[in-house]
Amino acid sequence: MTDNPVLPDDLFLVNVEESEAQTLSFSRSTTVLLTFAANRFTRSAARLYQDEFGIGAMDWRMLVMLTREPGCNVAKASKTMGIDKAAVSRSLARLEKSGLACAESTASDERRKAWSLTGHGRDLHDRILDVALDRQRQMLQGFTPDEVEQFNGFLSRFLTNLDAVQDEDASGQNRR
Amino acid sequence: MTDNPVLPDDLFLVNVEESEAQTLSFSRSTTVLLTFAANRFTRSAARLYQDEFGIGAMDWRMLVMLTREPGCNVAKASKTMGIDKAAVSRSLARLEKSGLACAESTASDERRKAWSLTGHGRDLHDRILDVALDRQRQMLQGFTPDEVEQFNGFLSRFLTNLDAVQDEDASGQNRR
DNA sequence: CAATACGTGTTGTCATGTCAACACAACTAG
DNA sequence: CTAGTTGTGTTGACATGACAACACGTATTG
Repeated sequence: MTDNPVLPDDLFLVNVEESEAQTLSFSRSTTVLLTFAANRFTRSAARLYQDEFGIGAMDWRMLVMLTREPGCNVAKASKTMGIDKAAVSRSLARLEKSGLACAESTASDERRKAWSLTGHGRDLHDRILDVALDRQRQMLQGFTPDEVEQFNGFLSRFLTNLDAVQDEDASGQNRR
Repeated sequence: MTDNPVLPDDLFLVNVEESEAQTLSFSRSTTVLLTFAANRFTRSAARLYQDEFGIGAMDWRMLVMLTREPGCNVAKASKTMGIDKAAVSRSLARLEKSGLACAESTASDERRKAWSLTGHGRDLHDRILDVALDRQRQMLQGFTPDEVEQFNGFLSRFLTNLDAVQDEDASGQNRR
C-alpha cells in the first residue's frame, strides 16, 4: 500500500540526561502536538463562544451539523461527529430548550426524530460562523493555500489510519 | 512577517442545497479535522491504556512529564502541558496513591514539592511508551519522514498562532 | 516588624463527554 | 401471533478537566 513501512522512533524521542531515560518529545512527537493544539484550540473557542453567544463548543458543533444535514437524527449526528449519542441527545435537548432547534416526528419510524434548526438557530449559526472563520483564519495565519491543503491532507490521512487501527481492534479482539 | 495575509473562506466552506446555507466543511476545515482527529485519538488511546495498564490518558501524560522533568512541581507541569493545575494536582495525588510517583519537599520553599517517578513508575512509563510509539507509528503509516517533519511544523505554527491570539485577547480586553 | 502582595497547591463546583443499562419501536422467524 | 433480535434514543453513574475560591508560605515595602 505504501512504500514507507516504518518510521524510526528516534524522530519522536528525547533523551533525558545523557540517555538515562527516554520519553516522548513534546515538540517533535506528532500525536503530542496534535492533542495539545486541539485541546487548547477547543478550550479557547469554547470560552469565546460561551462569552459572546452563551453557547458551548458542543452545541456549536451541533449547529453546524444541523446546518449541514437538516432533518438528521441522533444516530446520524453521533456517527458523523464522532461523539457519543448520549452527548448528542443532551445537546439537542439543550438546543430545543433554547428554541434553537426543533424536532419533527418521522412518519415511517416513530423513534427517529428529524431535527433541524429554527430561524433563531440559523441566525445564531450564521453569527457564530463569522467568528469561527475569523478564528480559523488567525490559526492559519502565514499558511499558503497549498500548505493548508497539505495540512488537511495530513490530518485526513491520520484519521484514515486511525480508522484502520480501530477496525482492527474491533475485529481482532474477541471481547466486546 | 508573512506574505500571505488572508486565506479565502471558501476553502473551508460547504454549500448546502444550492447555496441556501453555508457552513463549515467537515472534510476541508482544518480546525474541524484537527479537533476531530485529536479527540478520537485521545479517546482511543485512553481506552487502550486503561484496559492494558489501568491508567488514564492524563496520568500517562503525567508519567511522560515526570520522565522529562524529574523534580518538577505542579506549576511547571501545568504550564508545560497546558493543563489546569487542579488537574495536575489530582493526577499527582492518584499517581502517589498508586505508588508510581513520590514527592520530595524542597529545602528552599516549603510549598513547592519536587515530584518524580518511583522505580515502579519508571517501569510502567517504559512499558506504555512502547505501546504509545507503536500507536503513533500506526497513525503515521504511509508518511515519509519529511512529511512527518512538515506535519509537525504545521502543528507548531498553528500553536504559535494560537499563542498570539490568546496574548492579544488577554491584553486587549479590560476584563479579567 | 507589620502589612501587603504574590506564588503555590488544594478543594468545590460545574460542563462535557463516555460507558452501561434501559425502554421502546420495528423487523424477522417460527 | 409470539418470541427473539436489532436499531434508536434517553437516562444514570462516572471520569476528566476548567474555573473560582481558598489556605498558606514567601517576598516586598513601609
